[in-house]
Order: sequence, then structure tokens, then C-alpha cells
Amino acid sequence: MIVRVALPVPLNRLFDYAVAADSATPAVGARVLVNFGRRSMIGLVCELSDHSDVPKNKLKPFEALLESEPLVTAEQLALGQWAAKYYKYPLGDALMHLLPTLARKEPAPYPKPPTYWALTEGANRDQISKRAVRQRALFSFMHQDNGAVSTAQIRSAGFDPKLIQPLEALGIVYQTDQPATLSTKATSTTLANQSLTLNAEQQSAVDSIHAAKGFTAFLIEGVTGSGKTEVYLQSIEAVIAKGHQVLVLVPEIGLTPQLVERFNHRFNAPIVALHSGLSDRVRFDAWQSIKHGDTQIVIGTRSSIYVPFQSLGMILIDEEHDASFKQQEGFRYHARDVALVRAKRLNIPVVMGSATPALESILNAKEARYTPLSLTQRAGDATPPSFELHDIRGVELDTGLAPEVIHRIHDHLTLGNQVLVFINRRGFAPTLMCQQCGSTVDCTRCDAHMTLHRSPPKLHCHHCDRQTPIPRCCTTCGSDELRPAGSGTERLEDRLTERFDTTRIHRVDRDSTHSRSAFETLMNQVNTGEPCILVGTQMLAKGHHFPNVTLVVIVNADAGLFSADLRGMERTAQLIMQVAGRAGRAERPGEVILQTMHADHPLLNTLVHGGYRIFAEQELSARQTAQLPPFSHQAIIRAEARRQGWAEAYLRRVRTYLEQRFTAAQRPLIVGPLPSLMEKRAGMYRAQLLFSSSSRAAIQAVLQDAQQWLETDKESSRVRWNIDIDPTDSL
DNA sequence: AACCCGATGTAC
DNA sequence: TACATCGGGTTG
Repeated sequence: MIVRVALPVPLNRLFDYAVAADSATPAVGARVLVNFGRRSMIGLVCELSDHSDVPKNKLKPFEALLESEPLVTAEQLALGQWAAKYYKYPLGDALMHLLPTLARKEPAPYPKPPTYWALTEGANRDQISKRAVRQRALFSFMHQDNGAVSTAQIRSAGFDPKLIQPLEALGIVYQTDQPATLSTKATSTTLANQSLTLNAEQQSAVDSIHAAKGFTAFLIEGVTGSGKTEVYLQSIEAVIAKGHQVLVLVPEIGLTPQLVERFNHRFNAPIVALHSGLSDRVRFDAWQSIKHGDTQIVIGTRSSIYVPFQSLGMILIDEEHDASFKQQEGFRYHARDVALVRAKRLNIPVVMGSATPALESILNAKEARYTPLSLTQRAGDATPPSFELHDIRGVELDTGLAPEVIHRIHDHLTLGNQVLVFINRRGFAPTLMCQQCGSTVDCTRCDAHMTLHRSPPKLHCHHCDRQTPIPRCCTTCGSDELRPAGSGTERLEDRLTERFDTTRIHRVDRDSTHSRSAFETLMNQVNTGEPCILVGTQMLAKGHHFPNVTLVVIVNADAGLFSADLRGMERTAQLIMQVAGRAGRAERPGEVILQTMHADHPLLNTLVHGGYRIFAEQELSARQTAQLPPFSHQAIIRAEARRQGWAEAYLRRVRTYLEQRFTAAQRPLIVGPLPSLMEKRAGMYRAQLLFSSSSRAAIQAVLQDAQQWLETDKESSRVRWNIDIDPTDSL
């Protein structure tokens, strides 16, 4: 008997191991400990066989079987195999993504099954001290839950699992290995709180989703404030009432608590949130509870698309256009696309939602691969924000702001409102410039300027993370007249504090908001409604809504307008609409001012006066004319090397090989190799080879071959390479 | 990728 | 001579 094992090495094949006569036969999906070369590692059993092409004397028996039951489900394994093949990533490395981190590296101790806690018959809330508020709250939680809950569920409901101990001591709860099954859950009511009444559009969206039989992809195009979340909630309701599970994919930004809160508030069903802040152990427990069906609703970021479900009934993707769904290194999968494949295999519906859908998705909807659902009405009497393109040509700016815009900020503050200033630059200033010779302080490892930061004072390269003290003299001419050039969030914060000295200024960027709790505190302050100015980066654009903000200033609407990346315009438009969507709701309409040097730019005008949808139509037709995605498909082979020219030379060899191997008619259009836009980054010189074709199959065939060739190529030791299928960054 | 091995370089 | 560095080969 032979087992074929996937191992965490960059080799796109399985390795055969013998099953010793006295050993139990491992199940497909179980982990084994094996000797590999001179190393010991954890592998995943992918196949069982009675023969091997490897000579008998080279076969080793595996060292240990790590579990008797499969850890990875058959459905999960098939999905992982598909993704590894489609994204051209080594099988073993890819399949490791199916396991939670703890199970990848820790053979022992054997992952313990979750512990369940149940209320003792006749236990009473009054047995708990009145002062033990949390213990009482936990009691109520377990009481309404009506069955045994796992430690993971207790934790994800916001309780410290340590609270169980005093309750156990009082004899109110006891430990059990009997989980509350989904069927018992489904009999109790799943609704903790009544659903809101839907308007006609929302109702028809919910009806369509409920009517879905098997795989159907829905695209909800809903303007901000149109009640997308309520449609999600009511769509989910029916699925969990039937005892199925639901996966909700959300963007990576740590703004999930709000959404989790809303789900928790609505449903009695067990919910778990998977995000980067969880420890390996907590994540593992949650993973197990999903696999065993003890968790019914999973809210998670990108990687959650690979967790095992016992009975997945629907996948929901919020902010479907968001860039964080595409992994940008290593295993470069797109969680939205993997979700569609998974749903298709399971024959269940997918619901995608966004106020600014990706152009890919809009085209899919137009071509009837997705069912479009649109929400155009805002809740209550909310009016859409008004846009104004503020021409700053020839205007002398004060720290990036036009004098008139500063007046407008003043006006809104005087009326007791809040103002949001969006600037897409962290730090104090984008660089230091010498007044004598004009040279800037650049990173030695990247083709980029060093960004000046003030608190703490340092120069920081945002591309490679290099940090240096602030130099006193210019390294080129020796002059000591180094001045900050341009401005970022810190400098704007300084200036606004000076100008509006009685108003609170809150800076929101990665540097000011290190911890989740710091962010929560800030949000609570802002939500008091007292006039203030929020200055920040992208972080302000996602998730949170600021009902008291009536003015949004976009300091530089031009960034990305003329980007070399084919998606630059699309992303700028999405960002503008997302930032604009933060402002005003209900009785106070929002105003959005975009500072621009291109006030007559056609697409920018279409966007702000016609809206995202009309913009999207125009941009789509431009893409069609140029045969760019989504009207063609792309793949990129990137390479990087220590010395300039190596990566390019290497990719030229790849190109030559592929041109011999495939006829011009068979192969996609090949562009390059070209140096990357920022050629040097973190000390590596980078280049890329672009493939483009209207046929996915042609791209797959050529890159499949390229992958094999690259893997076995001898000269590849000087260069590091990777393959990116359906890249979202063509730079 | 991680590891081994053999070849070549270099400090003393 | 002892030890470091580089390149190439292998992993079941």
C-alpha cells in the first residue's frame, strides 16, 4: 500500500510513501509525519494507491499518522487541487493553505477536540452574584442558545472563556463532549431580533435570492446607504433556518467588528469571525467548530474561502470589488473567484455586493453569467451627496488645500458638523528635498523616495520598510537646507490643528491606529457628534460610516488618474465613491469636494455627475476597444534578481522557449520582458512578462508549460520567479 | 525551499 | 590546513 503525500515544498508533485505492515491505512485528507530528504515534515495524504512508479528501495515508510479521521474534507481538498492548478502554484505549498497554521507545523500535541459547556438542569441566573455582570451575561447567552456551546463559540460571542470557571464552580455549567447539533439549533428560533421592513427593491432582491435553485451568482449593486446589509441578513436567514451554514467574505481591513455585531444582534445562530488578529489556537478551534457544523455563520477575510464546512449553503461576498480579496504574494489566488468555483461545485448560490462593483463583475452581470440586483433607493430621506470638482490650477495651496476649501471646512464646522479630509499619503511629507541642488533623499534599496515621518521622527521607505534617522545635510551637495516637499497626513493634521485651534483633529492612518482598541476609542469620540476634522488615508474609506460628517474633501483626486496600470482609473473611481459614501445620511446631505488639476477630465466628470454605473459603462467600452481585461485575460510571470538585467535576461529565455514550444496561433500575445515600474525594490531588480489572450484555455496551456519549465530550469537559482494568473496589478 | 556535497577561494 | 562561499543536484 502506497500513500501519495503533498509536502510544503515548491515542487509541483506528490511524494509516495510506503504504509508499514503494522500501520493503519491513512485516510485521504489526514496528515502524516514523513522523512523527506534529511528533514522531517508534515504532509497531507492526497491519494491512496497499490503501486508506485518509484523504485521500492527508494520508498520510505511514513513516520507517523497524525489523525485517524481526515482533517481536510474531500470537498476542500478538491477545491485546493483546483486552485493550485489554476493559479500555477506548487501543489504541496498550495494545499498547506487548507490547514490552519497550527495544524501545519505542530504534529503534537494532537489537536484537542473542542470542549462543550452546557447549563445544568434548572440552573438559575440568581445563583450568580449580582456584581458578576459578565458571568450573568454569559449565562443569558448560554440560556438563549439552548444547547451546549464550545469554548470557541463563547470566545467569539465576546466572552472571556475564563468566565466559565466560576460558573462551573457554582455548578451552573458542566463540561460535555456533546455538541449542540445543527438540527436542534434549527428548531429553536434563529432570529434574535426582528428583521427590518424592506423596501420594494430590497424585497425583490431577497426574493430572487431565496428563489435560487442551486448555483446562481448574484451581483447586488447598491449605492451606499441602500440597505445592502439588510438584504444579506434576510438572505442568510432562510439558509440557516434550514440548518445550513453561510460564509461571509469581507475585505481585510479590521472593520469587521461592526458587521459581526450586526449579525450577532440579529441571529441566535452560532457565529464565528476569522481575521488576522486571532491566535493560531483560537483560529484552529474556530476552524474545527466550522468543520463539525457547530458554527453556522462564518465571517472572514480572504483565506476563509478554504475552511471546511459540514453543510455550506451560501457564500456572500461583501465589497466584492475590494483588492484585498486577491492575495498578492505566494499563492496568488482571488478569493472571489475561488468562491465562485466552490459554490458551483457545491451547487449553492453566491451573493456579491458592492456600491462600486469591479468591471469584471459588471460585465459578468451584463452577459448574464451573474444575476444583477440593484438597490438604488437610500434608506429614510437620505439624499445622495453632491459632488464638486474644485479646480486647483494656478491656485496657491496651503499644505495641499486650496484657500477656498479651507473656508468651506470652516463653514461646516461652524454649523456644528464634522469634516473628513482624505489624503492618500501617510507620514509628514513624501520626501525631503535639498533647496540648493534639488536632489531628494531616496531609498538605497528601492527606486523610491524616503517618506518623512515626524512622530517618531525618521525617514521611512514605504516599499521596503527601511528606516533611517533624518539627515541634517544633503548627501549630494552638502547643503543643510533640506526641506519637506509635499504633504502627508501628519503635516495636514499639524496645519489643520494650527488653523482650527478650537476643533479636535483626528488623524486616521496605519501609524496612528496601531491597535483595534485605539480605533474603537476614536470612533466612539467621533460618534458623539461634536464637530471635528478627520484626516486620513484609505482606512477612512472602508466600512465605517460617519453620520455627522457633512463635508468630504479629497485632497488629490488626480492620483491614479493617469496611472500606467490599466485598472488605475477604475480604482480611483471606486475610492472616490467609497470615500464620498462615508458622508451624511438621513437629514444632513453630504458635500464632496475633489481638488483636481483636471477639472475637465471626461471620465472624472462622468463619475461625479453621472455616477459610478455610467462611468463603468464608459470605462468598459474603452477597455473593449483596447482589448484589455475583462475583454481579455492576463497572466504575468515576474522575476527578480540581485543584479540589474538578470531578471529581464531570464524572462527573455522563458519567452524564447515558449515561442519555440507553441505556435503563434496557439499562444497568447506576449509582451516584454519589461522592467517593472519600480524596477528596484528591497534591493531586487524586477521585470515581468505579460500574457494576454481572449482565451483562458490558451493562457492556462502556456503557463502550465512555463511552470514546469521554470521549475526544472537550472539557471533559476539566480532569479526568483512567480506566476500571477488574473493579476489585479499589471505593474 | 532546505539540505548536501564537492569544488574553489582565502586567512593564517 | 581549516574553514567559508558558491553552484549544482536531490528530495519518494
